[in-house]
Amino acid sequence: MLDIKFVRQNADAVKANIERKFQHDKLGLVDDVIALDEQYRAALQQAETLRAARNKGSKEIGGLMAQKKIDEANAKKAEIAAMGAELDRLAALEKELAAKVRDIMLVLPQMMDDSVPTGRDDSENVELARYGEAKAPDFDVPYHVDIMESLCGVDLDSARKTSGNGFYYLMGDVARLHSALLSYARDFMIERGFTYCIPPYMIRSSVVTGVMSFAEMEGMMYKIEGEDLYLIGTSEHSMIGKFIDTLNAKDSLPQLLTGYSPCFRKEVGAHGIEERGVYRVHQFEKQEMVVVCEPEESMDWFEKMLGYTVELFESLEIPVRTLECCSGDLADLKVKSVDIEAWSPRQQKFFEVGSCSNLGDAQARRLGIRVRGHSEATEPDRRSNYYAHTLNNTVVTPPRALICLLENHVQADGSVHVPQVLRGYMGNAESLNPHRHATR
RNA sequence: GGAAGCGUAUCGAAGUGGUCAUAACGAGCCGCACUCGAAAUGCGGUUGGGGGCAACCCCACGAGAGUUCGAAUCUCUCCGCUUCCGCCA
Repeated sequence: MLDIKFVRQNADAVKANIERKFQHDKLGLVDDVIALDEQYRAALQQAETLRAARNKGSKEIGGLMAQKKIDEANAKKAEIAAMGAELDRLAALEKELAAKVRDIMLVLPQMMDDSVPTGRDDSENVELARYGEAKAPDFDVPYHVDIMESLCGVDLDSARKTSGNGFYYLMGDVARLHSALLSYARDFMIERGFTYCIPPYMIRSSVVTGVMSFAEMEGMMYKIEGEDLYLIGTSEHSMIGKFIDTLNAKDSLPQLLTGYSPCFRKEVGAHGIEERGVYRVHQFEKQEMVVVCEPEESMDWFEKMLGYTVELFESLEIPVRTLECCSGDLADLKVKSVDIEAWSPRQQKFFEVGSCSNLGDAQARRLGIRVRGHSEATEPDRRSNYYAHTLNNTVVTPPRALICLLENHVQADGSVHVPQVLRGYMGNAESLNPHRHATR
């Protein structure tokens, strides 16, 4: 969400930004919103003038009543009451215009960073770098569900029975590996100065609509029947929700949080074989990072956060690449975004395991996340409080993260190599071996 | 879940229909004075949002709606907190 004042003063830049995102149908909205805003301010001024007159008159009535000048007071009352209709009309107009302006402002995309490459859709995203050696072994890498089954580590049949498609039972070593991954990721982030946070797994609709549109909410979020509560689709929602309508002290920034939570998503629609198994599921778990910082620091944090994820995957001995979202694929609220993709030796391609985003002040403006700004000396142009910048990035999301872990570490004999960093969480096991015993 | 009470600035708290919300009073914080320095003391400052070239004006007393010329104050709904009871890890 942009600042209406910014739009007013930089209409051309706002339009150019929209064009670069190939959202030509929104171009007209810029002039529309500027015109509506002008009408709004005109109505506002009229209404305020009338309110000022009413307030003044009402005070006089108080004075007259105190002096027992009842007749004069009654005359004044009638005079003010007569304004009522016009005031109601202006108040309604003011409200209507403000809503119209806001509706458009919610749709106008955030100003992208200059570094965002221009492109229509995800096919034009730009690979930035590769880490690790993306190679295909000289044996056929099995489907991830098969690897898990060979370890007696997954039971999808029972899950379909109890909960339906998109759910899973993880068992034994695979379940432990799942927890190990999360525990390792948690400690990895704590070591880098982040505060571990377990947020609420259900949030109110007012919080949800703060971070996504109503349509998106309906398509993604599970609602608790009879309550104004939704199961979170990502801990980002409840973690950033922590800061809604806050005025933060400068010295409280940056806020560095690493959150753990289960995530629940409807994921409507059919998907291909590679999206089945435990790839696209209704319930998964995620270690997330969220940063709230000073505006001038957000790009530095963006680079750092991206670096952390790359470092994490490198330590897990999983080849990854970073893929920059081009202008047309970049979500409207984002200033810049880079996906982290892990190598799938089975598919011989990379697939998304995380996404690092700088939302600039867009989310902060929408949610009212501000910084108390008193340092006029050092920041002369910043005379009042201002919006913070917010960022978020995935650390890991098992069970999807298990797919790349298993595919990259499965050996020709079917055993699975356990990366050094996870062994402490796996009873010091160096590898997991296929075995047969009843799982039920 | 039942009953009662409460929600006002950074914190505590007064205000129960007007002429005290730049909100009494107390504390904190910032500045100045006194001091070799500090403490103590004294003086001054210290909510947020919006409109306007400006003067200045509007809005906000948990949120929303209502009554009224006028609402922190009265009514209703919702949210939160506290205490007691019940229930349950």
